[in-house]
Amino acid sequence: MPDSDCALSPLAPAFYAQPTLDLARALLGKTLVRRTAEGVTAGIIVETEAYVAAIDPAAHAYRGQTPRNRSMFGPPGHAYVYRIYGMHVCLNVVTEPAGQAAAVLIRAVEPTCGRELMRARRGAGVPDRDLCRGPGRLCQAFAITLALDGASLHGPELWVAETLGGAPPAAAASPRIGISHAADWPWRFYVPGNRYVSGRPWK
DNA sequence: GCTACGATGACCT
DNA sequence: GGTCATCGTAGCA
Repeated sequence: MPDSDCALSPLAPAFYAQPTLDLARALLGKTLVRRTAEGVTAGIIVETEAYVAAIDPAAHAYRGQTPRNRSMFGPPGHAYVYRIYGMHVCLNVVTEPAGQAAAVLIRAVEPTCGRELMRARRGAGVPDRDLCRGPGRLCQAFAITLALDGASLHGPELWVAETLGGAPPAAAASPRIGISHAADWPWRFYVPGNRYVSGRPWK
């Protein structure tokens, strides 16, 4: 698919006004698009996780605002990007009105455009399946850095679009991955059976 | 200051 | 299946 077909229009701001759990489901099947000077990369979102600080001990902002989680308190439709384990970064979509800290972590996408650009960033031998399977890998493939923390998700560098010819996919829920608090809450959403989902797709 | 520990991934067996 | 790299945050003294 040529890059021109990947530059889909950003979703309307109203899309991000949904409650966080609804938005985490609604993001499945949408296309994440990233444009840099190198070119365009895009992929279909197949796995998300919801974090709502007001009630969620696993959320970064559960204990209040800090310099790191500041953008989680901002208006919806923006990015919250943070560093984890000292070496990876993760991308979240900020949800809920400003002042309420909540976000949806994008855990995996199915690459649709710019695979060779992704491979240049991720490593020459990396198979398509592993380009964006996992939050850290996805950010590396899309060149998402801390510089994008707080950036608008309405372009021109990063946005979410309707998927061309895409019927809404099936959605399944499961506990979230890699957390120790509220570990049994079914706030992870994924497309069942999709090869590009991280972790154990059936769990 | 000091320390413990991650919303992970790569690589090994 | 397991180990470990690697360092910014946050919490506490």
